[in-house]
Amino acid sequence: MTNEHPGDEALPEQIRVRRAKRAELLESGAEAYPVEVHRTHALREVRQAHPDLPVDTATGEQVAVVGRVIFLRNTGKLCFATLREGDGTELQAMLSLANVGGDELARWKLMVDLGDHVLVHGEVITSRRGELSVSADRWQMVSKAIRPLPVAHRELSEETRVRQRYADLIVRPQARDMVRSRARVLRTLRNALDERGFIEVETPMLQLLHGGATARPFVTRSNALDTDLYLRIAPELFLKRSVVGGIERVFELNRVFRNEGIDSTHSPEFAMLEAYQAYATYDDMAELTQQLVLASAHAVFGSTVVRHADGSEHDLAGPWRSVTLHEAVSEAVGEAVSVETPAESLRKLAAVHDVELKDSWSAGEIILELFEKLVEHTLIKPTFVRDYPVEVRPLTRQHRSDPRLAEAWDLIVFGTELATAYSELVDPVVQRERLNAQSLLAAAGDAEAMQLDEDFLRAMEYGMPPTGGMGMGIDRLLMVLTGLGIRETILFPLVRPE
RNA sequence: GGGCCUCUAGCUCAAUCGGCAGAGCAGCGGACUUUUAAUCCGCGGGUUCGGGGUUCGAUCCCCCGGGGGCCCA
Repeated sequence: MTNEHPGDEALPEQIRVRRAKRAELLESGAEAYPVEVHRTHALREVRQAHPDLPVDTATGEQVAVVGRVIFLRNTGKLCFATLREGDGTELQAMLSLANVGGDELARWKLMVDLGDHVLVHGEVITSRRGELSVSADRWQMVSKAIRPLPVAHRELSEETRVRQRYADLIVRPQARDMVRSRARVLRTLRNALDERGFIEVETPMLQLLHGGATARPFVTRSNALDTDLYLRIAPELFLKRSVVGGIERVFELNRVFRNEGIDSTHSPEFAMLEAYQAYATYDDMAELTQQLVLASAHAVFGSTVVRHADGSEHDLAGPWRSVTLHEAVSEAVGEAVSVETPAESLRKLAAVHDVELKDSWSAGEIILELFEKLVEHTLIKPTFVRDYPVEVRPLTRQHRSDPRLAEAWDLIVFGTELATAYSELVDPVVQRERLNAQSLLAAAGDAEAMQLDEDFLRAMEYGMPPTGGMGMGIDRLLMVLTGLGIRETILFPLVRPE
């Protein structure tokens, strides 16, 4: 321990001052950071015990409370401080000359800054203005803050909020709310899946091969195996192995990693729910997904009506609309298109609507582009968009009624994709053909293409029951519920080094 | 990857045409026994993101680099 700070001259004035106060506390024989504090009540408990005392009441009840000082109002012989504890509960402390004595009052005024944690012991009373308070007969420093608190009355700049989330949490109630909302949603999803007989598993995050989605992976290195490893881009292939093994309802709710862009809707690591249910189809997964989303809304708002940060309210209650991809595009272009529509006709439509296409694209790829450019951002209410052309969903089972289509849907809410589901491809021969094609792309330099996973194919060859699979971005779900950006839903998002 | 905006005191932000860099909160000193972002008087606090250039003089104009944001691909 040291009270000498050779570099002090270089520090901002306010930090120098607070360091000096810390040193003075220690030199006076007091503690600045006691190992243990003897509090009798949480602030919340004091508030709950005295919900509505009349003005200027003395209860006779003695308590010792602890909290961070967030406001200070020091007058000559009577000082007020507002304390706050972790759940956001605030309580006033009063220190009067009559009750704590001149020395202790002077020491309080000299030593206590905004941001310090303090203990206040005394009687529960109300002030003449009716504010519930602890009137101190003694006080103690619990943790001396040597860095000044940001201004509590204005929000931090967006950058500081993300870089110093701890400071954001101190000054901004909505930041604290988000942490709790997120936890509530995770708990709700787990409970809802558990109630429906799903088993939560943890599958490898470090993988020898990357697959289960098309995305660029992060690469790392195993010294023991002397080989490169990939951080998973999806848990899909392991969850399917679980289904093969007889875990017929299985889910994983955890992080995946994608080595791609970082912006207001994309984070390189994000939480994803994937759920697989044997003997279910993509229709069953739609039903499940709707229930999970509505349960999450209830967990946060107690209702299917979500309130966004901008004050707008949106009722997510069902039934949710379900359209085929071709129907959705037909509506947008004002002309019926189907899986039969030749690429040349679609190209003309694209030209009319100023949608740029690549020359190499097939009819299916053009339809998808038309959807993404013309329709997706217009779908505000929850909408299942289903039955994609097989060439844009190469890993999905072909449609039972039309082999040119795949049994797949995307759930679109507020103009962005929230979840996706398939009737999974379980034919090991077709699966091998499709993965072979992917691995050829990978070998040809497509960094997003999947590698050939022989072990996965071996599992499939043992026989996988018909299965519905669903994936949902948890950060996206929080964004849908709150209307905030992804960096607000993640407690400590990745930021460039300062 | 391209375009636009932005970076100034601990925090949030000003600064006219290129002319001594300011405010609120926070801090320091003083007054105040009922405050609620307390009030009143006084004081201190700056590598204006970094580097270079133009200029008698640059927070301001130009170039290079960095951080952040928005839009587009």
